[in-house]
Amino acid sequence: MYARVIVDVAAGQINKPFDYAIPDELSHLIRPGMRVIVPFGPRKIQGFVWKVAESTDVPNVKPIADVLDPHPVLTSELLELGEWLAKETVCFLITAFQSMIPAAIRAKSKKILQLNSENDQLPPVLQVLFQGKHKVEWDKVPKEKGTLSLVKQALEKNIMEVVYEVKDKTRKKTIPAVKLSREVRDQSLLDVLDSRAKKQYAVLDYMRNHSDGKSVPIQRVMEDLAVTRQVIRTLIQKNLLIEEELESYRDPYENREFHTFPRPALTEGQTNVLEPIVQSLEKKEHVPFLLRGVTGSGKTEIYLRAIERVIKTGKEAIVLVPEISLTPQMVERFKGRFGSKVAVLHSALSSGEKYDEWRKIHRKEVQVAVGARSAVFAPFENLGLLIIDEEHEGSYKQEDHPRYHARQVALWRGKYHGCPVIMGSATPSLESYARAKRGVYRLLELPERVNNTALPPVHITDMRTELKKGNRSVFSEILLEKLKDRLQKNEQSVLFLNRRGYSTFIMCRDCGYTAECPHCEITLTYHHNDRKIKCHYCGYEEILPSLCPECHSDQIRFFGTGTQKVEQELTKLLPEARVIRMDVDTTSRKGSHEKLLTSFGRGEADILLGTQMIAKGLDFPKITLAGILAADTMLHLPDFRASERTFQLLTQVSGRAGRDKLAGEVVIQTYTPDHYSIQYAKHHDYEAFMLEEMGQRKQGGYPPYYYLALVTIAHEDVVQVMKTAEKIASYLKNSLSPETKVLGPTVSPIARIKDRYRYQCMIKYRNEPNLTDILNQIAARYQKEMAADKFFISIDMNPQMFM
DNA sequence: AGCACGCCGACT
DNA sequence: GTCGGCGTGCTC
Repeated sequence: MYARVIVDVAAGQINKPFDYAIPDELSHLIRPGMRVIVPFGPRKIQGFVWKVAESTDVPNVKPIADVLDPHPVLTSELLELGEWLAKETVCFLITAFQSMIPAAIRAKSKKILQLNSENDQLPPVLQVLFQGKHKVEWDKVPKEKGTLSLVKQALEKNIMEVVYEVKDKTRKKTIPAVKLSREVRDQSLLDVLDSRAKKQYAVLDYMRNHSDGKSVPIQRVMEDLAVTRQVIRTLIQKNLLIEEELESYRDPYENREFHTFPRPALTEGQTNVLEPIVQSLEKKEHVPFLLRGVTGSGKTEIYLRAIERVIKTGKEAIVLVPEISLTPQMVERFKGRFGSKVAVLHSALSSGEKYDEWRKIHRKEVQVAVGARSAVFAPFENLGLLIIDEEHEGSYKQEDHPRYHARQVALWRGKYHGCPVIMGSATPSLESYARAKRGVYRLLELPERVNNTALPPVHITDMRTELKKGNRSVFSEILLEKLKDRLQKNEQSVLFLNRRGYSTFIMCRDCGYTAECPHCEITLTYHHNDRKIKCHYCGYEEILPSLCPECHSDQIRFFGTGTQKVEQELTKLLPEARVIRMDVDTTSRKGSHEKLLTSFGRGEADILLGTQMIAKGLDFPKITLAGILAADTMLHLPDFRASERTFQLLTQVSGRAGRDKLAGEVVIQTYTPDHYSIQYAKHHDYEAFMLEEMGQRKQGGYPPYYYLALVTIAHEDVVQVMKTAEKIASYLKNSLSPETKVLGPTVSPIARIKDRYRYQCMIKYRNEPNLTDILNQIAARYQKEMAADKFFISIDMNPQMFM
């Protein structure tokens, strides 16, 4: 028997299965989807069994060295999905597979120097290196000529050798447990125990009544019965109890209690929306639903009800949520309803915790997976429903390989399992909305808020007139007034500062010098906590200069409104206000995000000031004012989705105010008050916005009228990049249909990153069935050049960002 | 991606 | 002579 293995090397020439002989003793164990260790050239590496075959054409097959899994980590569905994903997103098979399993079990091999004889045979330099140890990691060996040649000599003399250890970082946590032995199960306890052994009797009796023949953690027995370990040990020695190691999970939520909320009665609107979903569940039909419900219309309750149905039929459900709205509040709603049937996967968990949550899914111990983007790969085999909340969110697109969109994967899996997919949002992406209008998706709408509260009125203030009035603060008069008003009434406010595309940079007031990264064409960003200026693309950093490097003036200042700066101004203007600031700096520590929110929820602050992370999911009854400090910061980004994103964001933030009994209000500060994205957001008019935006897209030839693919070419030498980019562009033009537009090559919005000049070609197409094949060809063709010449070609299907 | 192998200039 | 620089080709 032979195994076709996809080996853990991400390179063009390796992007194919390699055949290995399956040793007889493993032949009945090995199945597709398992991780194995295989010899590859001089080293040993990890791989995934792709297929098992009777024969092979390869003349000298080597045997598989080891098997890492008792059960496949990739189901046959996921193997198939990986193949599709690799083709569709133009990436290597192994890259697709690795992204489907938790990081903790992803391949990691180590090169190690191992001593064959006594330490004293080594030259002194190496003796120091080994320090009496038997093994030394290759990474720890100084990479200088002298040491390296000594190592080489020692290797030739066979004093030591190179070994490769493939690390399975998996550390499963186990706890001691006991179960009843066979003989006690069907005998009277009095027959096996001395009548004086009261405690032992209690233990056995407890086990009989509670354990159902399964093992129980020793700790729990001790606590429940108030007995000592000695009692249990005696029973084990008497062979009445059997000792076992029970696998335990690092449960990130173990010390939390989840309130079981009463199931709220559905509104009429909700009932109507749920109906077709339930129907398609029952018919086991793959129907993509687009659920558009205004903020506060109770979309989550729809999800919960649909999941209830799915669980009842013994099937499983995946719920995708954008990373930033995977808040404790959200988790609580799912845990509260489904308890231990839920696994939660998000980035705040340690890799061990993530692995444990994943394992609950793998072992079929849960039926619901709630998580961010990568949770779409949850290894369920009997899926009954997939849900994508906040469907329009850009974070569903992964920005590095494989560049997949979770929505695309969810739809694939829905089709595979013949089950519905619900895409929910208050502001569906234009692409999805257009599909719903065309009948590709089924449109469901919840136009009203659950408690029938009106959507909050929105005031727009023109910051230009504020400036003319002499107001140079970040707050307009009207916003400041309303903030004061809320303080008086003891109500809460949220202030949103959009920092995307708008960061703090330093500039000299005398000569206009701004600090730029020496390796990338991008301004350096000022970081307050360590007083450094940093490049967000390559990590370059330098200490904040006190004098301008150009003109030596001391008038060098930082610009751009950061949350810290707003906070400072806020305490100056409203000294009595209690402010909680939420941004990367204050929420980087584990759990701090949650702490700040609960504190705000308890009313320990009046104003919550924050970035993206406060735009969603906040649901506090006392918030009656939402302020957006600079609505147009991302309107001017070189991105055709800029208007759409602005509209979505304004709508989301507005939705934070007045969700309960108290009426809410919104203030939007902007320099472009007449822009249609701002005007339609003011009137909560999604349809009108989309209509206008559709017109813009049609004119510009953008989605949903055209699909996009972006090819970026980078190289240290400008001339080389231009030449190659030109070549690729003309190749594309020749091989694609005449209706397809190939734009460029043009200079990338960020012209240089890490000393490489960047050019890009944009492909706009409608129907191009061979496009992925052609792009895969290009990727393969330039692979060698990429490796050799430091060339860099990246291909992004349906890009979300154009940098 | 690694790594060996092989060819060529520089230096003990 | 041999050490070490880098270009080339292979990995079941």
